[in-house]
Order: sequence, then structure tokens, then C-alpha cells
Amino acid sequence: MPDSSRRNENSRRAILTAAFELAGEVGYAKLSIEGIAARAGVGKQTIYRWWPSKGAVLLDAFLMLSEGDGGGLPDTGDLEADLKAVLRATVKELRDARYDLPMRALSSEIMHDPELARMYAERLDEPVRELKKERLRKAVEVGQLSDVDLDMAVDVIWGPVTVRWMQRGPLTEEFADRVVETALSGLRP
Amino acid sequence: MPDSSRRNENSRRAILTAAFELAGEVGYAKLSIEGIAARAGVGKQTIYRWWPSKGAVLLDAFLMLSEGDGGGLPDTGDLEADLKAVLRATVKELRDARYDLPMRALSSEIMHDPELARMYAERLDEPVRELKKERLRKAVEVGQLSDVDLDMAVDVIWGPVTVRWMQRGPLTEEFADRVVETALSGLRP
Amino acid sequence: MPDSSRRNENSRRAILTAAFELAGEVGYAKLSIEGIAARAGVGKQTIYRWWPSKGAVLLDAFLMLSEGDGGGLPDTGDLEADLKAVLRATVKELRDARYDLPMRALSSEIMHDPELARMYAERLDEPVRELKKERLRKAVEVGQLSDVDLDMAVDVIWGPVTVRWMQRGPLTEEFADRVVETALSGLRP
Amino acid sequence: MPDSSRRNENSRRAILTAAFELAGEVGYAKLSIEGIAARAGVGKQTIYRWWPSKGAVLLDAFLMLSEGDGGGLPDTGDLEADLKAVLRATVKELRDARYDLPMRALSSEIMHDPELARMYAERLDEPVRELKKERLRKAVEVGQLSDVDLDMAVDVIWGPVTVRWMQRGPLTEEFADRVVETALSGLRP
DNA sequence: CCATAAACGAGACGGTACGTCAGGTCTTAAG
DNA sequence: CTTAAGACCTGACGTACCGTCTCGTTTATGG
Repeated sequence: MPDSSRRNENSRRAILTAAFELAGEVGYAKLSIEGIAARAGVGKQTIYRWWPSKGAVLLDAFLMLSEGDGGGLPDTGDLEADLKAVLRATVKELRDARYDLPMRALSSEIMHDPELARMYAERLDEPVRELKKERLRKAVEVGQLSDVDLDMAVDVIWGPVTVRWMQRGPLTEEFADRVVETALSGLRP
Repeated sequence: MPDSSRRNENSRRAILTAAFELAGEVGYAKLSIEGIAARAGVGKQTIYRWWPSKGAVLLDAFLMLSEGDGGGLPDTGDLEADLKAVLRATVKELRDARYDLPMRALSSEIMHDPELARMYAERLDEPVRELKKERLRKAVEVGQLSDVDLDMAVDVIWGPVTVRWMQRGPLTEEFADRVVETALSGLRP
Repeated sequence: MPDSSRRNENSRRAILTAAFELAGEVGYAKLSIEGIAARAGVGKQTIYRWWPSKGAVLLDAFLMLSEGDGGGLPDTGDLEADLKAVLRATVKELRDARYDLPMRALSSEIMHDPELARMYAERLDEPVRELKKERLRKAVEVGQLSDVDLDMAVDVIWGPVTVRWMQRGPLTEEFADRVVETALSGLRP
Repeated sequence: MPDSSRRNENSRRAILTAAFELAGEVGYAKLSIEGIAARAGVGKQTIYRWWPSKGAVLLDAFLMLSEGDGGGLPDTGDLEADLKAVLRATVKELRDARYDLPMRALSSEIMHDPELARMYAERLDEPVRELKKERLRKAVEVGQLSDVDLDMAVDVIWGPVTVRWMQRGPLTEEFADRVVETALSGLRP
């Protein structure tokens, strides 16, 4: 087992950067460990030594990029407006090829690798989910939201957008708005 | 281009069956055209002749299995109960490894292959989506549903379950119930 | 197991030629299957399909080159002169880098691989040994040689030269002459 | 350049012992510097610091074992009998796997590395060759041997056995006897 | 009712990437 | 300064599949 105190931080960063960039340039199908190692100027063994799979590298790449993103969701006092703003931003990001392709690559790996899924949930999804729930919790306090399970609320608001993205359905900012309105008001007349 | 009138129906069925079964047994990562051909007792060329990709084979495999499923959603007059029944059934299916793994394999391919995504939408998703919208349309007629975009309504109801499945979040039948209730009544107090 | 009737003769020849040339150019230490495949314009698997080891490829390369060498040893009636001529030719060949390096590569593999050694003995050494014994047999008939075991006679005549080559002792044509004289007359006064 | 006065003698011995034993156990192909270092409980650098190549380690290992072997060849007055005894002993040693495999490993390296060959000749072969020539010189003095070049005489006597060993021909003690007889009496009637 | 052209099984082929092993260099911490 | 330990870049290993390309061998009309 490797001794992480001797780990070369330059190599680590080069690998994560290369992985993210390559995923965005060549797509998941052609993303290879060999390619990442070559682009990073690193031996393959250095990747195999520290990560168990291609997906784990990608996950770390996203983690590196998301460092210092702890901003929290906007809180103008108007829940609907805030959610629309956030969801529109999400849609915009998902339509940007620079994030779309690497995220598809990661999502695909997660879909097949339960251990990776656990890591993703714990280290990437959970922190931002906590921010989302934080905003919703405040909305509950000021009476703009009923007292439901917040994890489910998050899924009801963000789920439809995520699914459209994954299945390549039409994904527009207008759709994001409609989803927020519906999720808040419900489908009943 | 091949003459489909001469196509060997036995080989076709053997290939689709082998693909579906192998996807369920060995998982997506180890699902190979060579493996499918070997299991089906077929030459590789016979696969390449008739399908453009591994994902297309899987799609056809699901289509073969779904033939004669044209049942339509239940309509007891109680929309909420009907949706809960359907969504609970969906959850049950997604938790069955025999469907889980092949569906993950297909979903993964769809995520990376826009052309396959189009085919999936058109030939697998659209028909069942139409049944769902049919049921919702009736609900609108009898005043149980407001007059929203039905495609969006479908995504709001089924999206959260799909996302939990893909990202391996906790997926229970209770969750299905809560989603239906929330989607109908909304998150506002 | 591969079906040799489908074997690509061009690839086979390209591989053997590449192996022999590379052995002569880069030496044994840097002779790799990858290098041979690249030089031959061939996939690695094509080599692994038909040969069990690098040494087996080299052996076949020598066999290909030695096809049509069935000339037999000179027979002028003077055994000593004939043997000197042949041994001098052997020395000359062993001092030519084009044969020296590939032969060292092959010899080295033979030294470690009993199965390859068997093949070498049977297919390369045996035929030329037979020619040598043939010449010696004629010498026995005409009374120029005593009736000893011919295999041992061959080793006594050719062995010293082979060992000097392998161990990089001083290997000259004069040495070849002296060996023939000594082997014929003996070391006793 | 390392200062040999600070050299750790324990490490040196452990390395040479490990090299020799491993060569005998796993064979030349799987004999690695890493393996030797691991078995010797030593860092790789300690090997690279003091030896230029794997072959040099092996050579030193043989030198360590041969220390105090300076016995000289038997001299009963009967040259033929003495040579047979010595050559039989050689054959016996070469058939012992404990010496056979390490010696093959070393011979193989010598065959490809001229500098190592020089070292071998100087430090391992030359001393025992000198003993052989000493015995032959005495035979010349007492008229049992003609006044030939002694180096060549040594090669004529020991060469055939060495070649049979290297090429894995049938190597028996009877063969050793016949070689001695032939070398002394010659092949002529 | 064959003949002939296609689809078929089989699998060799040139490739790419896999995950592993070892080579030789370099760095770290302990003595 | 040497040592044990081991991370690092490099490059080859032998394997698995890719998608293409022959090979005979069915098979199924259509002349």
C-alpha cells in the first residue's frame, strides 16, 4: 500500500487536470488511462497506485475543481425566484460542453460502480445537497415551504432537470422555471 | 447494404437474448460484442451487419422484451392512487437485478450516444410516455390535474425516481408514494 | 487453436524478417515483441497467435533464411582441408554482426528454454549436423577417420569454436585450423 | 562515485547469496533486481550503487562461492585418467540444478555483454584455466602431451562438454570419457 | 429445380488499451 | 554518507476486444 506522505502533488494535479480536460475533449468512450497518463506526463503506474479506477480519477478531478465553491444558494427572501436562478444556472452549466462531457463520463461510471457512487454521494453530492437543504430549511422557517423530507424535496426540484440532461431530452431554462413552479405549487388545479 | 428479407430471425433473437442476459450477468463493463456473438452462437459480422453499436443491440433487446406491453396505465378514477401503483411497480422493477443491470448498460450508452438517445426516445420511451400522458390527460378532463405541459408533468413525477436509481440513492416504495403526493400537491404549505 | 490454413503468409514473412533484422540492429536486450510487430506492420496478437515465445520467432527466422542451404559439405578427398574450409567459413560468419547478434539472441533463448532447445536441435541443428556426419562417414569409408561416434566427432571439431564464440574468446581462422589439426591428430605426441 | 570503505559487507553478502539462490529457484527469465533486493532485504539503490548490471552481481556471486577453490587438478601421473575424473566432475556439476540455472543465467549475460565477458574471463575463467594449463604443462614435460598451444588444448578438451551443456544435448559421463580419449588420440585411425 | 447470390459461422487481421512488472533514477528518513 | 524504502517515469509484457476482412457453408429465392 502506498505511503501518501511521499506522494508527488504535482503529478496528482497534472493527472486530475488531464483527466478532466481529456473527458471534455475526446468524450467518455475514448477516455483512457493511457491517454490521461500521457497528457499528464506521468507513468500509468502513478495513476494505478493512487486511484482504483478511471471513475475515481474523474471524481477527484471534480472535487479539485469544486474546492472553494462553498458559496451557498442565494437567499433573496423569494424562494421561487432563488430556485429558478439556481436551476437556470445548472441548466446553463449542463449545456456547456466543457462540463457536460466530463460529467457524463463521471455519471456513467457512477451508474456502474456502487463504490464510486458511494464516494460521489459522500464527497461531491452531499456537500452541495446540504447547501440546497439549508436554503429549503430557511424557506420552511419563513413559511414558504411545507415541512416535508428535504432530501425528497431536493430530488423533486432537481430530479427532472437531471433526467432530461441524462436522457438528452429538451433542456431549456424555461423548462427549469416550469419545474420550479410545478414543484412548488403542485400539479393539482 | 444488407437485404433484410434474407435476415435470419433465429440469429436475431439469439443475439438480443444473449445481449440482455449477458448485460444482466456480467455487467456493462464486461459486456462485449465478442461475448454476445459467442453466447448467441453467431459470427461477429452478423451483429455488425445489422446494428451500428452495442447500445443499439441492447435497445432492440429491450424492445423485443417490451413487445405486447401495450396495457396502458390503470385508471380507477383516483389519479393519486393510480400513480402510486405505477411508480411502486417501477421501483420494484428497478430493484430487480435482472432489469437493473441491462437497463444501466443501456442508459449508459444513451448518455454518450445522441443518435442512440434519439432512437431510445422514439422507440422505447415515447410509447410508454404516451400512455402516461394519456392517463394524465384524462385526469385533466375530470379536473384532477391542472392544465400543464404533460411532458413536464411526466418528468416531475417520474424524474425523482429515475435519478435516485441512476445515482444509487435510497429507492423505496415509500419514496415513490411521497414523490407522487408532493408532485400533485406541491411543496408549498 | 489457430487454423493455419487461414494464415497470412505475408505477415509471417514480415515478422520473421523484422525479428532477424531487429536482433541484428538493436541486440538481444532491446529485442521486443512490440518492436517486431511494429517493424513488421503487424498486430502483436498475430505474433502471439502463431509463436509461443520470442525465441520461437527467432528460430523460425533462421529456418526461413536457411531454406535452400542443403548444399552439403565440400568433399575434395582431403578431409583436413575440407574441415578447415568449413570451420573457417563458420568463424567468418560468426564474426559478421549481421549473423552474430541474431544468433546470440537465439542461443540465449535456447539456453533457458528446453522446449525451444528441442526445436532448435530438431529443425536447425540436426539437418546441418547430418551433413557434417555425412562428410565424416565418407572419410571413415576411405580410411581417413577412425570409426568413432559421429555425433561426438562433430562436437569435438565444432565445439571449441562454438565455445570461443559464446564466451567471446579470441576467435580467428588460425584457431579454426589448429582445432581441426588437433582434433584429427590428437594432443598426444 | 561510492566510497567502498563505507560499504556494508552484510548487505553485499546478502545480495550475492540472494542472487545466486534466486537464479537457481526462479530461473534467468524471472530473475530481477527488485527480486534480489527484496530477498536480500536491501534497497534497490544499494545494488545499483555497487554493480553495473545484473550479470555483474551474478559474476560476483560465483566469485564469492569459488573462494578457496584453489585446489588444482589431480595429478596421478596418468593424464587421461586425471582429465576424465575432472571432466566427469564437471558434467556432474552441470547436471545439478543448483549450479545449472545460475550458471545459465550468467552465461547468457556474458553472451550479450562484452564487458561482463571480459570480467568473467579475467576473474572466474582465467584462474581455473590456469590450473588446467598447469596440469597440461606437466603432461608436456613428462611427454604425455605434444607441445601445442595450451589454451587451445583446454578448449578442445572442455569445449565439447560446454557446448552440449549450453545446447542441452545429451550430456553424460561416458561422453566426457570419449571426449578425453578422442582429444588425446585424435580422430584419425 | 437448380444456380447464384446473400447471409451466415468462424476467426485471422491491424490496432488500442488494459492492468502488471521491472528497469533505472531520485527523494526521504533513520543511523 | 550509506542505507532501506519506495515513488516516479518509462517501456514492455501478454490479454481482451475493437471493427474490418476473408474464408468456406448454408439457405432461399427467382430464372
